[in-house]
Amino acid sequence: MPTLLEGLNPQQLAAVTLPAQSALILAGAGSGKTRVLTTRIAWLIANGHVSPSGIFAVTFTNKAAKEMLARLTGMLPAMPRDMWIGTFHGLANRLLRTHHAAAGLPGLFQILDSSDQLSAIKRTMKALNVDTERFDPRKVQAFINQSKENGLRASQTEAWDPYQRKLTEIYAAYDEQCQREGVVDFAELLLRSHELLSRNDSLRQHYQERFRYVLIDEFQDTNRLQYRWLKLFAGPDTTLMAVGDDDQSIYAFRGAHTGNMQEFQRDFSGNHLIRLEQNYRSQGNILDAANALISRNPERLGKELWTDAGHGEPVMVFRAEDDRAEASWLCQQVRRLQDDNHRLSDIAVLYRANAQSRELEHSLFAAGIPYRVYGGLRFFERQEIKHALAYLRLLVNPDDDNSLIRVINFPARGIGARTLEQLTETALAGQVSLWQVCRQQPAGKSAERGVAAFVNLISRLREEALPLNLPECIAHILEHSGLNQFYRNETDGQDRLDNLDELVNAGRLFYQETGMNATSDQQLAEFLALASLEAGHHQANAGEDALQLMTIHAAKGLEFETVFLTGLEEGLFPSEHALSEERGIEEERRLMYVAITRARKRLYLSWAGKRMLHGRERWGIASRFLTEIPEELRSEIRPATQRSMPRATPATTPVTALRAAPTPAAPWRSGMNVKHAKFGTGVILDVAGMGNDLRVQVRFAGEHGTKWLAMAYARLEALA
DNA sequence: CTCATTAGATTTTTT
DNA sequence: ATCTAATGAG
Repeated sequence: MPTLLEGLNPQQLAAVTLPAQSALILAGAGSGKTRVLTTRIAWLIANGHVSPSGIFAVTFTNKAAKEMLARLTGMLPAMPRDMWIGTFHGLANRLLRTHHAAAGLPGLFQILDSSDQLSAIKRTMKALNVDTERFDPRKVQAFINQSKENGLRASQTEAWDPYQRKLTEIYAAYDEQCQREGVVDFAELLLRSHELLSRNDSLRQHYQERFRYVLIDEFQDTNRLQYRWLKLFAGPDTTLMAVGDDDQSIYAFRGAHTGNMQEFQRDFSGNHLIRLEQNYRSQGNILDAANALISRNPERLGKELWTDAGHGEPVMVFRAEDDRAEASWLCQQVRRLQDDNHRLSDIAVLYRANAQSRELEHSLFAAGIPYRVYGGLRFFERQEIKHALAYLRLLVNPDDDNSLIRVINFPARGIGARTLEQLTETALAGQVSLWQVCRQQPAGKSAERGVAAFVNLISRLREEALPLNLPECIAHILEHSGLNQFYRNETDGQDRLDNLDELVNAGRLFYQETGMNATSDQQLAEFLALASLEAGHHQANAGEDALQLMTIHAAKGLEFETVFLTGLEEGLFPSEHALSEERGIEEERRLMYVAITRARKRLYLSWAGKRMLHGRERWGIASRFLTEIPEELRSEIRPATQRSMPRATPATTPVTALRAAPTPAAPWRSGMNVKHAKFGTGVILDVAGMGNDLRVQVRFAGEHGTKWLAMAYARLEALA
């Protein structure tokens, strides 16, 4: 297969053609990781090492799974259906649907997304009469998910104090409630299938013998449960390949466990570690900056990227007065690039937190630069879509209380909180679903008439809509539930109507792909599972050439010719939160590493001395990450607009000299740069008291953080 | 029951 | 600044 392996470098080749031995592949940013993974699968099949049905490949996102599938289509003669390629959750779902009885689930179980889960937890807490002041439902949600991700059921969690005991009690009740209603949350998909396989020896053996080659993408992002789950598929004759980059692990905050990489070596691969260090993306200076920065992190598996592309331009650094100046500078630079015939879609603007996009958007809008913001609400998370899906879910399973509550009074039918409370009490007392209670309501008082009308509506929809095909079924429900009418009456309802239309379209697509029959419960259930597992693309409206705005997290896996990284200030990036967390700085540094390695040719870093945050003005100092990039790789940009400076200076004039003007006996004020004998340089955040009692709050660079200093004692020196 | 006002909180995010 | 969730008046 010469064409298949053509152009691979020696390390890539070694990974692709590794004999039947498990291995860990340390794949740096831009080192051709996805190519290696897909080529390996194609090579294994083409050379008869395995039949397609013996392949089990796991990714994190649907996007990655799709890309893998798409690339494989080009490499294989035919796309075999019996390869298992998908996300952790997608594959777990497949497993549970196939063996639902053995897993103790109804055949048409529904999947709760995070917000569904939260409302389910709130209901559980209400039923248990838990004080939501003392127990934040979101904390409870985090507790339950963390427990599940550690493989622990409620009965297995340790509860030392009354608080923990209460949490455990809620956890147990929540799981019972889910079981009763026939729904599972994301973590449950994994935990339940893990239990299924670990308890059922013959089933486990069957899969272990079937899947000869197991491949895992983005391994550094796996959590403990996911790794344990993977190990169940590894029999004595299974070959595993885990591909990942510990330096790009930026999801520890949601449970990613980098230690899995070390454990993988211990469990499977022994000495089989292959490093992919040749970078095909960035130019030398950018790569050197990334290498220097990440080398400050302890406990790395170790890896240094290199390239044979030239050094390229230095990393540009710009210091702005405030966030507005930063934004307008950005607009200028983008315009300049545009004038040089660069496409806007090749330029990305990255930031640490979503809130930062607002100011940037203002300026971009004013400057008439088209842009697209990634992130935010996804298609299947929109309220109108969730309402529509809730109606559909009730068709499949009327006992789904979550869905019933969502739509019983939407559009308004005169069923208020009081009525719902009564229904819930009755349901709780009889241990039945709300639907069962509703059905037995007499049509007496007005609220009861409302309930009866709702029962009629759902019953009628079931009879009328299910015989139709999927898209027609959805359309029918939108029309007859009153959802369409509701949004037609809304002043800005057009967008929502369009989205609902888009849902019918999604149904049509699914219908065409999965066999065109009248809508069966089965087909509808599968469609709904897809909707939960695949929240939908962020924003698909391509077309116009636009600047790309997104968080660094969202940029992972992407690359751009030019990257602007904004808001490089202590407290923002690295974030305030990270400073107080163990290993926090390391994760932020990896985030910086990811940001830098997104750039192919040009990298601009900017920061602002003053910034509006949460409606307050905050003073900041340059992020430590700036100085962690070696000086010889950096080039400071001087502001062009200030006090009519002679424009003769080229844009890349090195470091603006600090005018060391001797400040008069300082009237200390916020924003002032200062120097302390022990703590080094910093910036004044706040001033309080007067005379002998004068105190100032200073945020220092480096490890010292923010401190209040009594000016009667502290020797503080003002810098210009 | 519905609408309006107000207090409170705000890294990062996939499934 | 802006969003959400939880209260209180009509």
